[in-house]
Amino acid sequence: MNKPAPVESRPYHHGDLRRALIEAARRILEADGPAALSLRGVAREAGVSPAAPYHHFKDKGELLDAVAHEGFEALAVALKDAKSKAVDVKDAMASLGVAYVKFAGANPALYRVMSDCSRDKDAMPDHLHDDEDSAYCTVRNTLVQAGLEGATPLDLELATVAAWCAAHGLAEMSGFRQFEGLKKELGGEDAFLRGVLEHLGMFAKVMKG
Amino acid sequence: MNKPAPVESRPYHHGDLRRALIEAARRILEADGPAALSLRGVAREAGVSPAAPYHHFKDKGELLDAVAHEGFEALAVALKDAKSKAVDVKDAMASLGVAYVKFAGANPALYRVMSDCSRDKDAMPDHLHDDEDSAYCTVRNTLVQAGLEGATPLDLELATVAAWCAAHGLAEMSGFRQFEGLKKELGGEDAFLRGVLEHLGMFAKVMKG
DNA sequence: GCGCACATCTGAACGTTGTCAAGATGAACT
DNA sequence: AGTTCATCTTGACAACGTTCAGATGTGCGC
Repeated sequence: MNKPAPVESRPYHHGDLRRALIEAARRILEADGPAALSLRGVAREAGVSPAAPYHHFKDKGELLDAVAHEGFEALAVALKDAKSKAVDVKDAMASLGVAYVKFAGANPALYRVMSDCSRDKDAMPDHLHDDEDSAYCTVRNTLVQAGLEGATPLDLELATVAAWCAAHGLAEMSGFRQFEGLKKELGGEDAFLRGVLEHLGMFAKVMKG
Repeated sequence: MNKPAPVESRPYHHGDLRRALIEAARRILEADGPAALSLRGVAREAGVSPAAPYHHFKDKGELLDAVAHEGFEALAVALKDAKSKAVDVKDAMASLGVAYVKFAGANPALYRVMSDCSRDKDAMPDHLHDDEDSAYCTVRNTLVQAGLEGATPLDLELATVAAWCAAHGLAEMSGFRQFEGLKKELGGEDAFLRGVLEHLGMFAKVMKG
């Protein structure tokens, strides 16, 4: 047997089953959707017995957690990328929002696993919220740079949460067929997304007193 | 046998199994959460055999659709109620948002079934979107009354969608433990919700050019 | 009132799933 | 070499969604 040489203290029998399982899960996810993802199916796809995964994940849920974790990392990358491509600082915020929604649209099954895991734990992943260069901080920093220096820290935090919630809501609803007319009228999905995000202000302006 | 007399052309053997099944499902849902809801369990709770539901619903999914439908009706009632209780027209919009999120918080399992069904069909229920006094129209009308008469119809539509997305996003995320600090700092959940909704404007203001 | 047709419910079955316990297998360390 | 231990397999179990053949009762035409 010529295994690829145990570079780290990880591989044993299979090489790196944990990794293989996560990748098999992502493959099944994008191919057949979240409803078709079974632990047995993942094991089958990875070429091991149905009980093998239990030596790497305590649960089916823990496998999904791992998949979701990778999804959130990819999301953070997509957001950073979008911000770096923004034409100016006023555009950065909208770009972030659009990038968020488009990530969800491009990886619908993955995004669904991500949000399901979050809701099951009543929390977004901590690294996403706490780390210095987390997605959460990226949004907050962008808000500051775009002209919210005057705001109190509390304002800033609330605005960040507001932005995140709006992006998540739009991500889950932007595919609704009832919005097809609006998209056509505006000339595409991007215009629709930007339009909705911009009109959050109009909506918010009529509130409070 | 003294059945409650066939008021309509509905009841046969059981009386009204369809209704009984939906109620059994809602009972299980609120007691044990969405993950514990099985078709067999619902049948058991209703006192019938595991195959009985298939004469009233083609699928487990169709049962959930029916449950979700009732949920959306309850939501619409809650929104109307909140609007009628608003102190002034400027307060109505915020009240609607808070009512939406609090409905989700008060019926978490039901709300989850509702949004899962929506996502599976890539659509919100049509009656919620189209009917004259639907929740969607309630939001739009409120926007008009609160001072958006000048806006174009397109603006109005986009603002309505924006409001809905924001409410949905906040509904799904407001329970996250990462926000507990903010809630405490603001003195309660209501203040947190209102705060986030109001800061949607601050977030939106820094967008576009 | 009788019998027919049909909606409704039951019982048993099939394939699939998540999970577990007991044993086989092979790598690393002594 | 032999021991130890993580890893993987085999086989089993209960629960699930779903289907089908058959029992059961309801309403309708006669």
